[in-house]
Amino acid sequence: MNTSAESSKVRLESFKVMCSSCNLRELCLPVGLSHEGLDRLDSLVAARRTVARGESLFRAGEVFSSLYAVRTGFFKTCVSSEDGRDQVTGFQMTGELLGLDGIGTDSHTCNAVALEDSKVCVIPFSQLEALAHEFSELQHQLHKIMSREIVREHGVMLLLGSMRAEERLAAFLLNLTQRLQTRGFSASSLILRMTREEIGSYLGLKLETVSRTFSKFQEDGILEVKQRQIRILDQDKLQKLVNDTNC
Amino acid sequence: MNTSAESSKVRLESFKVMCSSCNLRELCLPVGLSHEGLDRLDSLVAARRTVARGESLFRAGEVFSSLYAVRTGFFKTCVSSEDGRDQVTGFQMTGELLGLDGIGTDSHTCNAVALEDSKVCVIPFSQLEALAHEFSELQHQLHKIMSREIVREHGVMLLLGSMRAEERLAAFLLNLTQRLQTRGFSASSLILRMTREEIGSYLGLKLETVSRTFSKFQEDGILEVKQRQIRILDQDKLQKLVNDTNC
DNA sequence: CGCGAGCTTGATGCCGATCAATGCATGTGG
DNA sequence: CCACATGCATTGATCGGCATCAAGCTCGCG
Repeated sequence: MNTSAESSKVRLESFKVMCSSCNLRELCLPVGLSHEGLDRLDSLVAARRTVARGESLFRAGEVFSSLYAVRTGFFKTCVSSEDGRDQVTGFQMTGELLGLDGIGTDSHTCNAVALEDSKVCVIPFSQLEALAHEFSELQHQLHKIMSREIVREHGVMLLLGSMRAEERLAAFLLNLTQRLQTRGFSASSLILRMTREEIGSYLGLKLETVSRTFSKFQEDGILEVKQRQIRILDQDKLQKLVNDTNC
Repeated sequence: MNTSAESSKVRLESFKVMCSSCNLRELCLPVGLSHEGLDRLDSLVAARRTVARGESLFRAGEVFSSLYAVRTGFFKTCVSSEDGRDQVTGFQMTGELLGLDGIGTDSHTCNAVALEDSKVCVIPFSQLEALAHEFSELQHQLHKIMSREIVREHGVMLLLGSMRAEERLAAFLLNLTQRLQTRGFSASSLILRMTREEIGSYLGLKLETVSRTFSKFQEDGILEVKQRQIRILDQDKLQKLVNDTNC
């Protein structure tokens, strides 16, 4: 167990990886950027940071100064209400940006927690804006990323507002595998990095309901579930659960 | 009832209002912009558009080319799943931007419908990006607006994921009045522009539940409800409903 | 005036929450 | 190496909040 004192130590390093040679550059901020732009982005993203499993990358209330691109590992973001309830608002994997929530008020509004040992690229935001000023492709890519985040959240609102438990879990699994597939992983087999409770929080369900729904999917021959190891046996049925009017 | 043929007629006009003299400029895109920048923005926002109650400003699937700033009136945005369920994702009032969802894929992903006769300023996005390129305050303001939209949606996710009906409606009313107050309206009295069903869709509830909850608030002396006329009698109780751990 | 869209209110039922016990994997210290 | 603690997952029993179904009601409008 990490004490909170320990977890507040920030480890900065330069496990030197250039954007220009990063295998995530087609997913991440550099999309569409010229060679020169890439070099400039490289010099801007000087620092990398290691975040151990369970530690926070940033917390609600902290001053916002940088965006973070996930280099390796897996994160969750969550917001909490005054009375202590909290809601997982997203899971982020390699190539995805963290910290967009902080731009509006210059302070973070959610917590970003590593679900496994992770590394992120630190992108000082004011410098990024300055660079985007010079390279319109970078500016446009940033806008696209923010817009897609808004659209993703619309999808989550639809899910939370009108889907039933099975549909929610099916949509969640399909989303996860689709993103994993983009990154070159199997479309049918995955290891969950998060607990049932975290899945439940994201989907607006209790952990017991998540567990029961996994079991049901297993009985129905849709999934094979061994703790956090998931194998999708019937992708079509899963897809139909999301699409069909119901039942 | 408007036929869809009729509603597809786009009425462009120039009910000439300059950003520089617009009473919404402290809420809208021009925040922080220099005098020169304002003039440039003015020349960019050449067109205004009138949208009658019930008509769409844009629909999911349409090509994205512009953002829209609400000049007068009131809108809802909604997404729909393949099977026809739809989810209201937001209500927009004067000074707020519509269309941010379209940036990511160059096509709109939701429908924007006027809930009363409305006028919007049309902001061609590629030109806006070009101008933002010159005026960093404009760029920054756009980033802030998008970031705040992301944060707003986090709040909705918290609401949909973990609040009960009364809390949801209380949070909704407080949010509405707070935004109305920013625009110089009363903090305690408002007219709803949307139906119970639209409120329900936004809050993940059925219209009957919304109606019952309004009635309960009235019994409890928190509200006076006359159809769509709402008067808040006890702001504190409403606030406590949102904050308290529950019950 | 009478129609219809939107709203209210009641009766009933179901999905998922809650409470509770057990199982299972991992890790730790005797 | 085993005994035990701990965190997470599964499963069962029961409960409750909201959905659903079903009447009426209200008010604006042709």
